[in-house]
Amino acid sequence: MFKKVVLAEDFQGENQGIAETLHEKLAIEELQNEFYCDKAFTRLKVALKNNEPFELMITDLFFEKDHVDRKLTSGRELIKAARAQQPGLKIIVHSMENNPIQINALFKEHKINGYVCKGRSGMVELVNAIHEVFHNRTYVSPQLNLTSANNSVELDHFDRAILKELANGLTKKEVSDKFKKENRTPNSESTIDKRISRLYDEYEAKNTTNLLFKLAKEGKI
Amino acid sequence: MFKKVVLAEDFQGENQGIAETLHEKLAIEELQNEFYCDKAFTRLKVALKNNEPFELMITDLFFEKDHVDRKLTSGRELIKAARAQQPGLKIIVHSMENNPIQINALFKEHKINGYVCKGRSGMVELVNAIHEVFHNRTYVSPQLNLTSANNSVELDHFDRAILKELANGLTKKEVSDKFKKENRTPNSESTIDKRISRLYDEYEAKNTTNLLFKLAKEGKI
DNA sequence: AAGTCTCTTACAGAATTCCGTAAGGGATTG
DNA sequence: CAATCCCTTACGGAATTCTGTAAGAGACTT
Repeated sequence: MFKKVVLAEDFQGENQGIAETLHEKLAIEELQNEFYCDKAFTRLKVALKNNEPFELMITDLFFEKDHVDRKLTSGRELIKAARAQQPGLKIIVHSMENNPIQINALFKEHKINGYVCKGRSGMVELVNAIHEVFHNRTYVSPQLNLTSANNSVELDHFDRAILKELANGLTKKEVSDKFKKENRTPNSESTIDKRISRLYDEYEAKNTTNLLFKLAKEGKI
Repeated sequence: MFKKVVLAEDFQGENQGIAETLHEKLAIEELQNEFYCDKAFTRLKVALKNNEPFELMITDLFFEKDHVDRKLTSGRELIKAARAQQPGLKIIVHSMENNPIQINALFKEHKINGYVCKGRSGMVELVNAIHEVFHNRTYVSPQLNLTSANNSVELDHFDRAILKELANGLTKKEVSDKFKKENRTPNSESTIDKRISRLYDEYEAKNTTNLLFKLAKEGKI
């Protein structure tokens, strides 16, 4: 079983519960639990420098902002930084996120090894996930259906820029004017119109209101 | 200190962390931790019938749906039922909710005794809250500013019904037609129009898209 | 009873959205 | 090189949104 594990989880209750589980159910020898991404990353770095690297990182995705300055502000950033530094590190994400698109991206882009949903059986699943990952397999919470979300199209930079302004209540003409004034291109009202129409198709939205609402609910914007 | 405490929290990690804290920091003699509202309510009922009522309930607000049938589906419903049955019960809510309006409503409508945000200092705060509530005072997480949110207007049933349909992409005319077909009143396009315009003022929105986006982001719909 | 307030409804006009057609330019391909 | 595809842009028309004005009905006050 893993000997050195680092945990990044900002909820004190959750953090404590995980720590207890790891001690009692898995007899992890060295568990470092942190409440900030930066601190967890520092632990990884120092351990690597001392030639005693961590074997597994368990991390949340969302970290609440508080008075402390942060460089890494999300689990995603922490994962990216950790991967770059220590490619062999095993990573399990433990979060409330249940959007298959987001989770799929973590597996694809950052090669995470496991994903566990917070929930009624979160600790049972976490223990299973750790066992699986230890044996070089991946683990995904059974309630998630990752394969079904692949057909969805991602938003590019231009899409996001338009959507942001629409969300703020600008009309298409106003968006066009703003882009022109800021020398952003493309910027014609017509092109903006076309882009939005394409998004209607892609997200099966009936109008702008419906589109923005759907995307907001899916956490895409 | 409290002797009999019931805990309703569906996240296994949180649940475990809280239980550990209550044992170690407060030496609670009898802690009943439950993962479903209905189970927690049954505990309260049985204890009351046996003339050994619980003194304190700690509950979350959101409970994930799963295969188990539920009567009480949220912390709010649990609190309401518990209050009706046992008016003297002390209640502390421990949740991610950080919308002052929602939290204020809990204090006003259900006379909860404390509110603790899940977060980095959740367990420290929870211990403080329990002390305060034990001495018949109320406790609110310091990061919340409950007074500043009073000027915001709540959405009534009619507002919500309209907004729901708009979010689904219906036009105002279609909403009007739907309400007429379902014999819901008021239902004229004009009245629906007026309502939405009023919401523009109240939420400082510029158009329907902006309004729905804002409300979605605030978690109101 | 008269005045005031709010809610519902109708109507109308200017602005905006939505969707189609069309033209030109750049990249790719056979 | 021609054909094709995709992106950008322009334009027009029907539908919808947004914002006024106005009238009637019910509740409340004085």
